[in-house]
Amino acid sequence: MSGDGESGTGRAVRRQARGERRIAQILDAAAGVLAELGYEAATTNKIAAAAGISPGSLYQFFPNKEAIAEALADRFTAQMGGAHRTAFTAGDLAAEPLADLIDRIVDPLLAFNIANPGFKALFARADMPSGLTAASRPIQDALLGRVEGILAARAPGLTADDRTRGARVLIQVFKALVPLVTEADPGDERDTMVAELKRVLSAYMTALEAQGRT
Amino acid sequence: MSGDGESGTGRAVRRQARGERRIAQILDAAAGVLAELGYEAATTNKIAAAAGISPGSLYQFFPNKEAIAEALADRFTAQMGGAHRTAFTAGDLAAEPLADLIDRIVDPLLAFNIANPGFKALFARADMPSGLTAASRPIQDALLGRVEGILAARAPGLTADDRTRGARVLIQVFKALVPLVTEADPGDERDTMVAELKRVLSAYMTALEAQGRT
Amino acid sequence: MSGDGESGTGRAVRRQARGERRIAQILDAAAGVLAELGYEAATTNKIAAAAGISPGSLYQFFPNKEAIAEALADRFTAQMGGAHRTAFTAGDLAAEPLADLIDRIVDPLLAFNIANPGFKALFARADMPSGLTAASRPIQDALLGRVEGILAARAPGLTADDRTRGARVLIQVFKALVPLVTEADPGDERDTMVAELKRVLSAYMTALEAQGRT
Amino acid sequence: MSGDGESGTGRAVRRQARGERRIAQILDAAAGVLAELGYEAATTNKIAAAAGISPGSLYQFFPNKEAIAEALADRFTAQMGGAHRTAFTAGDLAAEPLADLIDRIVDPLLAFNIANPGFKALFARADMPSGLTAASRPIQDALLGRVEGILAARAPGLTADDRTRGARVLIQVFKALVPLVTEADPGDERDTMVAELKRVLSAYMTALEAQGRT
DNA sequence: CATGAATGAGGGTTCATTCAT
DNA sequence: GATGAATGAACCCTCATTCAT
Repeated sequence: MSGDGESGTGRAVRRQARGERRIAQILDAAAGVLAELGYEAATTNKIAAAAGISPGSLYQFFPNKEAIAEALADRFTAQMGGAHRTAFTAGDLAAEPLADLIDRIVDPLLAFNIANPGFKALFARADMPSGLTAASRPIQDALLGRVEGILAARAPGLTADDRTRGARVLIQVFKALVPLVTEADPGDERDTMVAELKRVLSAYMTALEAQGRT
Repeated sequence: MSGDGESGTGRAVRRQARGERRIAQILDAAAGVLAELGYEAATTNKIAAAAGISPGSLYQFFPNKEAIAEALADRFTAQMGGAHRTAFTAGDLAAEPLADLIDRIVDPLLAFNIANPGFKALFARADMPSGLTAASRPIQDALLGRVEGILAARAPGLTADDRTRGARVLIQVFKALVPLVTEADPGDERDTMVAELKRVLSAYMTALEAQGRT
Repeated sequence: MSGDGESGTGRAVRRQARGERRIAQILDAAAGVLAELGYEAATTNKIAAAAGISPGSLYQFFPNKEAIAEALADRFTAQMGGAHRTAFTAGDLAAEPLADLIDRIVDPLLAFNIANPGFKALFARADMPSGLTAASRPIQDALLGRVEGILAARAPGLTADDRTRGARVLIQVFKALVPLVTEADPGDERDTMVAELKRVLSAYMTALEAQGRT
Repeated sequence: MSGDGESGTGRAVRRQARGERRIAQILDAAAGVLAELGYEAATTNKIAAAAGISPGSLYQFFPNKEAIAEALADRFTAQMGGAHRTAFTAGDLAAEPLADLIDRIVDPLLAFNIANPGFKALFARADMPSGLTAASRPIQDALLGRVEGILAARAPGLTADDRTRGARVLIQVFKALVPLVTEADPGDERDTMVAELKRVLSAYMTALEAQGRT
C-alpha cells in the first residue's frame, strides 16, 4: 500500500520460506526426541526445546502433537520417495537377478532407516492401538504399491490378492528386521545382519516367484 | 483357634484363593485394556474399572503400574510355557520334515497370540526406549534358546553366532507376521496368511539348513 | 441364660481385660511408630501392623486415628502421673534448696521422656496448627497446676497471673531442652546437657523467687 | 534484534521481574497456608489457590513441594539476615550492659517472628523425623554462629564446647518461648511475656558469664 | 471381635494446549 | 509470529476408614 518499498508477494514468499524453515526445524527436533524417548515420552515441550523455540511457537505451526507426528511421517514419506525412486525405478524388474534387485531396493531403504533414527519410533506406533495410522498411511501405501509392482513383474501368475499379501509380508519382514540391523554395531556385525535380512527376503521372494511363474 | 468351627488353614487357603482370583481378574482386565489402548493409555484407573474394582484395590496386589505389566508378562510367559512345550518338545527335531516341524511350533504359538490379544501390546514395549525389558527378558530368552536348539539339531554346521542370529531372525519374523494373522478375518483369509507366515519361515529355514549342512 | 456355666459378668470382665490388653498393645505400637516416623507418616496400617493386628481391629477400639493419639496422650498423662507424684509430692516445697527441688522434679521427667520416645513426637503437635490440643490438654493442665503450686510455695508474692506465666515459661523451656538431652549421647555428653537444662531452670526460678519474695 | 521497538534485555528484565513477583506471591501464599495448617496439611493445591494460580503453575517455578518449603526457608533466612544484622552487628558486645544486648537481639527477632507466622510452622519440622533439615541448616547455623560469637566475647573463659552448648540452649529457649509471645494478645499481655522471655535469657546468660569469667 | 480386602477422595505431579504480552 | 507462564484435566498412588466374611 503506502510507502511499502517491497512487494507484498515478495514478503509473503519470504515469510513462507521462513515458516518452512521453522517447520523443518521442528520436525528435525521431533525426530530426534522421538528417536531418543519414544512417542509418549516425547513431550511437546521437549520437542520445542530441542527445536530451540517456545512451546507456544510449536502451536503456531501444528494444531497438536499428533499433527507433528503426521507431518513428520509425511516428511519421511517424501524423503523416502528419493530412496524409493533409487530403489524401485531402474532396471528391468522382471529380468534382473533377484540378488541384484534386492540389493538395489534394500540398501537405500536400510541407509534411510539408519540415517533417520526417529523413523522407526514413529512408525512403530502404526502397529499399535493408539493410532498414527492416518499419518503413516501414505508412506505405507506407496511402499506397498511399489512392492506389488515388483511382484507383478516377477511373479505374473499371482492373483492381485496374492500380490498384496506377498507385498505386505515382505514389508513386514523388512520392518521387523531393520531394528536388528540398526542395533548391530556398524561393521562386520551389521553387514552380516544385512546379509541375513536379504536372505530372508530372497528366500521368500524365490518361493513367490516359483508360485507365480506363468 | 479353640472353638473355631473352621480350620484356620482352611480360611487361609480360601483367602489366598480369593487373592489369586483377584489377581487373575486384574491381569485379565489389564490384558484387555492393554490390547485395546496400548501401554501408556492403559491407566491404572481404567484397569481397575475393567476389573470391577476400585483404584485403591489394585495397589493391594501390585505396588505400581509397572508391576502389573510385569506380572502380566510373567503370566504370559507361564501360559506360553504350555504352548512351548507342545511346540518344542515332541518329535525328532533333526529328522522330521520341515513342514511338520513348523506346523508343530507355529500353530500353538499363533493360537496363543490369537487367544491373548494383550500379549502383543505388552511385548511391543520391549522394542521401545521405555522399558519392560526386564519383564520380557525371560520369555524372550526361553524362546530364543528353544529356537537355537532347533537350529543346532537341523543345521549342525552353523557356528553358535550363526545360530543365535538365525534364531533371532526367525523370532523377529514370526512376531512381525503375527499381527497380519490376527488382523485377518478368521477363516480362509487368516488361514492363507498363516500359510504365508509358514512359507517365510520355511524358506528361510531351508536356507539355514543348506548353509549348516555338515 | 440357658445352660451357660459361666456368669455373664465374669465373661464381661474377662472380655474387658482382653480389650484393655489390646488397647495397651495398640498404644504401645502407636508410640513406637510415632517416635520413629512422626505423626503424619504414622499410618493406621503401620500402627496396626506394629501392634500385630489387622487395620480393621484398630477401629474396633478407636473410632479414628486422632482418637488413638488422644488415648496415647491420656496414657502418657497417666503414666506421667507417677513421675509427677514422685517429682512433686515429697518434701517441703518452700524450704528445700532449689537445686534439690529441681533435681527431684526434672530427673524423673527426663527419665520418662527418654524412656518414651513417642511422647515428644505426640506432644510436638500440640504447638502446631493441626490439633491434638484436646488430647494434650489434660496432661498440660496437670503439669501446669503442679508447677504453679511450686511457685505459690516458693514465690508467694507473685500474682496468680505471674504464677501461671512463670509456670508456662518453665514448662516450655523444659520441653524445648528435652530434645537436646535425648539427642545427646548417653554418658557425659547427656549429663552435661542435663546440668545445663537445670541451670536454665534454676536461673529463671531464682529470678522468680526474688521477684516473689514476700 | 533489529527493528525491535523494545530491547530484548528490557523484556528479559521485565519477565524476570514478573517471575520473581510470582515466586514471591507463591511463597507468601505458602507461608500463609503453612502458618494456618502446618506442613503436611498445606497441600500444593491449597498453596496454589492461596496464590491465586493453578496447580500446574506452581510447578513452573518449583519442582516439587519440598522445593517450595526450601525456597521459603531460604527467603526467611535472607530476611532474617536483616534482623540478624540489626541484632548482632552494633555495639561493643563485651562491654555493653546485658539487658541492652538482649534487647538489641531479641526485639528484632521477635518482630520478625510476629511478622512471619509461617516461619515457625516451617522450622518446626526441623525437629521432626521428617526432614527439611537441609533447608533449615543455613539459618540455624548462622544463628548459632552469631550467638557463639556473643558468648566468646562475654564469657571468654568458656571452652568451645561450652560455647556451642550454651548457644544451642539459648536458641532453643528463645524458639520455645516465641510461641508464647506470638499467642499473647498484643499489648500488655504480650509485653509482659516478652519481658519474661528476656528474663530467662538474661538469667541464663548471667550464669554463663559467671562461669566464663576469665 | 478379628480379619484384610475394598473403598474412594484426595495428594503431588505432568503435560498438551492456550493466552496475555 | 514469538514467548513462556498459565491452565486444568488426568495420571499414579496413598491412606483413613468400612464391610463382608
